[in-house]
Amino acid sequence: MDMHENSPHGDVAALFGRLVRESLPGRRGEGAWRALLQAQATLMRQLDTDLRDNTGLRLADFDVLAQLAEAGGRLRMTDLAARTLLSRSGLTRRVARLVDEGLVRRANAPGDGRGVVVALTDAGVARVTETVPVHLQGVSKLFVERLDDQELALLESALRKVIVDCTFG
Amino acid sequence: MDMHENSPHGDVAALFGRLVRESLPGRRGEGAWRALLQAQATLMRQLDTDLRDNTGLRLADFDVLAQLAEAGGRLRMTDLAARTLLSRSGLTRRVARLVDEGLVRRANAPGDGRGVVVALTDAGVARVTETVPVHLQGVSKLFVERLDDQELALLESALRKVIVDCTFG
DNA sequence: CAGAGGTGCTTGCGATTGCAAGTACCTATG
DNA sequence: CATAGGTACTTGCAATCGCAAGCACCTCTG
Repeated sequence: MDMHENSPHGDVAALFGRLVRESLPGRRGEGAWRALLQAQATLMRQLDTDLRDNTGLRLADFDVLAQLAEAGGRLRMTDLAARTLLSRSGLTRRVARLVDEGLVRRANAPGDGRGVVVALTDAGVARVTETVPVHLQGVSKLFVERLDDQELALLESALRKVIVDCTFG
Repeated sequence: MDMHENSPHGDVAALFGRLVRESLPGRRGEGAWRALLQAQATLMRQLDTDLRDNTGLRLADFDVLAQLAEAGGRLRMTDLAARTLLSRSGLTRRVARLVDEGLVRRANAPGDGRGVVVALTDAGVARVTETVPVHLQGVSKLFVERLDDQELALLESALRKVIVDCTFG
């Protein structure tokens, strides 16, 4: 019998479902995987637009400033790239933009003529100081508050297990 | 006392930590949040490069084909954009590329002169059919296999709670 | 059935990205 | 101390993205 679903080939959805069940027995993990994709995509998007609207800083730039602040104010380019999950070339340009805005300063690394140290300027410290609460309130409202302690603990331990050790850039 | 950490201002890291504790009491949820960011970023990156290497298809393109397959082979542009978490303009261009590759076909929507229906071609069905197992094996190896049933269930239910309802594009 | 406003999609544009190649510097070897 | 090879970072390039504006079509109202 042909099920006139889609003229030439049979029921594509059924074929697709069969393939999924072959690779993921019982479709195990499929729901969790989809939830991960959707949660991350929508959360990041919402946080980015909220942060932009409320502080004028995009999330990616804030991340650079926050990583610097957490590290005491200064980091080597390569370290900073690793922490921000950014490629090194991507970081070069991002830092250049932040330098233009006066939030960050570049200096030669002491004892290594190749290296560059990125440091927060006073303006950068001020900016990150006023931005952190806004960002974390977003994280709190959209993420932390919606989960209880047990869920947060399990989420953390489970997600840690699936972090891939891959270098970026 | 001044702690010569960073010439003009005091200890930025301590200030930063204080701000975090103020917005996230007890730093509750911080670990889970970081694990989410890192897991998603590294997983997606690894899956994309693996899929590229093994099938020549980039993950974003595969996602379009897979969504089409799951929906029975054809979808309206707007529906497809929503499912792939892509902006509508982004989808327009992505579909154009897939049309060039012969994996997908465009047609006018019946009964609505504005609408466009995207449909898998036979080549597209073949391509997605051979790619699905490769992709799902990656998902399985990097994600599903590393977690037990309980973890997967809790991950799914927890992540569903933090999905934001925001339109893309 | 005319016109206002909404919807579906595409295009102009500016911004951003990663890769690969290039430059500058460091270090180990003989 | 010369040179080969590695590391740190930057830049040329081509690709991609989202926003905002634009176009075409639909639908509701009077």
